[in-house]
Amino acid sequence: MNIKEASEKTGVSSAAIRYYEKESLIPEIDRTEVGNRDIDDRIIRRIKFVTQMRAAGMSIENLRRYIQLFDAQEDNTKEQKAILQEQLAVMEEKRDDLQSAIDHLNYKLNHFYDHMETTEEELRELERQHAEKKANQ
Amino acid sequence: MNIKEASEKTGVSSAAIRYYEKESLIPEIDRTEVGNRDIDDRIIRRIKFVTQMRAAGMSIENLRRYIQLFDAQEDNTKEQKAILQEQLAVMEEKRDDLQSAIDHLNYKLNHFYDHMETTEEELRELERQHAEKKANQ
DNA sequence: ATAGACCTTAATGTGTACTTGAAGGCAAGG
DNA sequence: CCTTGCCTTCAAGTACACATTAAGGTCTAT
Repeated sequence: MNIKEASEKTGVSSAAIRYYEKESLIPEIDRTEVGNRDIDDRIIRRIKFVTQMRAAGMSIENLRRYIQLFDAQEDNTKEQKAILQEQLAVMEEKRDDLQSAIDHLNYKLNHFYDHMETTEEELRELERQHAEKKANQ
Repeated sequence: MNIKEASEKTGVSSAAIRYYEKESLIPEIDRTEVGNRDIDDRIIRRIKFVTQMRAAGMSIENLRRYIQLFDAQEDNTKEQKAILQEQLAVMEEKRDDLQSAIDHLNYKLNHFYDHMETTEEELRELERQHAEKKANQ
């Protein structure tokens, strides 16, 4: 498939696919006789992996570090796992921060004070809800 | 309190606090006789609100839109709620994306294939887990 | 009164992650 | 033959969210 189809299939622009290839986030793509990229499903999956990690906030730089370990010959299983675990921790913290911001907004929507600062009252209530949630785990 | 204390209290750099003020993400800050910013707890709370929303991925531009409605005289309750709700939806989607990436990484860590592409098998498994989770809600 | 630590504004620089533009090649259709 | 529409590379531009630097003012202590 050509780069345009791949772009449509992944939702990633053609330029971004070229960029990912240049930055080694995806493997080198095979070419047709005239030099056009010929993209297969393996590449599509790699693009989707990049997209998902990017959406989760993993930087291009970290992704490259991780992917280079995969593409290396040696057995880097430990390092790979370490990077994944590190990234996992980052993502879980992000998710929790996000959840607390969601709780905050929900609280605002439900109470809707006429001034927007988080009041002490409000902070205590959020704290209370947080403690309650933890107790339920 | 001066800007440095405020910076330490919020974890936001002095430069960023000035920037937030300039961009109207926080109210105009009172000045001392010599023109230095004199920051009170109301401003601190506003800075923290900005920080939380920024961490949750709300752009400066959207934050400004929202905050300007608050600072306006008219009763913009509906619009304010609409913006919050819109932002809430964005954040919930983000959280879900993040969760699915977390699931994906956890799956990888538990199975650890020797090639990193998401296999069809793996995708089916993730789909299955997703369905199961939904059923449990 | 001189140092050192704080402050001010305004302009410019930085890093990230792309996007856009320029200049051109190849193949099909009218 | 020319246009359309895809592709290529390489370089330069863009948007965001600050960070840094320059050039100066003020306050406090020794």
